Amino acid sequence: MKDLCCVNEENVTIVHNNLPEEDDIVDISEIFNLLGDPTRMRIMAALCIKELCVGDLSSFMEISQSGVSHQLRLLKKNRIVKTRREGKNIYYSVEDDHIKQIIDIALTHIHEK
Amino acid sequence: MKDLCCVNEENVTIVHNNLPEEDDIVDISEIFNLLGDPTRMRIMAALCIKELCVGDLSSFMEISQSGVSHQLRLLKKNRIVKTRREGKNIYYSVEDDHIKQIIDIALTHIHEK
DNA sequence: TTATCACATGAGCAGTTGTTCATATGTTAA
DNA sequence: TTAACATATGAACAACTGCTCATGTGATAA
Repeated sequence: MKDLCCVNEENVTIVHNNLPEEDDIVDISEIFNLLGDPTRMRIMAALCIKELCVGDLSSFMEISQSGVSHQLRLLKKNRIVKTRREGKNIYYSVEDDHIKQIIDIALTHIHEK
Repeated sequence: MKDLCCVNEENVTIVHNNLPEEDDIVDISEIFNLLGDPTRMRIMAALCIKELCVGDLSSFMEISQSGVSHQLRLLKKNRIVKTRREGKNIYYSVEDDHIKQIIDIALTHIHEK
């Protein structure tokens, strides 16, 4: 395929020189990918309110305990959530404020206009 | 399947009553899903620096013009980017500051610690 | 008009992903 | 120890997604 399209060399160079590291781009796209599934976002929205254990989460979501556990594993692996053990239970909560901020801004975005 | 797991009724009720609307959860997960692909994030990172047309974008990404166009279509449909026509070219840019903020915070998040 | 450029779109396919089932691990209490 | 509970994990599969190819659409210039 010939892509002879418009190429503004100057702009392309500017962008190329100021783009974040490729690794960083991949890393943040992974974070967004994790937040980009309705099930996981439901989990995160819940954890933004209160720490919960797996059973709590699966009880008000239409997903098996196993399904919730699988998703929490992904979220934890990428430092989106953290855990705290208390006897037989493991309580999940949001890793830090960045995550909450990101979700808040996104909520603002969809509500405006 | 019996999920007799721990269910802290009180916590579940609190969360249930304070959870965002289901529609909102789905909507913001869609936004994150769009940002959650390396190719689209590369596009967004570029547009955060400067408005660009399709040809510009495909020239420094390892993707065909068609591929870029398909992704831009998705991004525009969900108000992540906006367009401006200038002659035969169509310039794409970031829709608003929310998107830039979200990306910035995510970058901060992965860099810390 | 016609030719060319810039971009959009539909089809098709390979690769990925979210879910459930079955089972394993680890903790607590008897 | 054994039983019961809470969570984790591996396998399997249907559904989804991002890519390319081929083609279509719309704007400009001759």
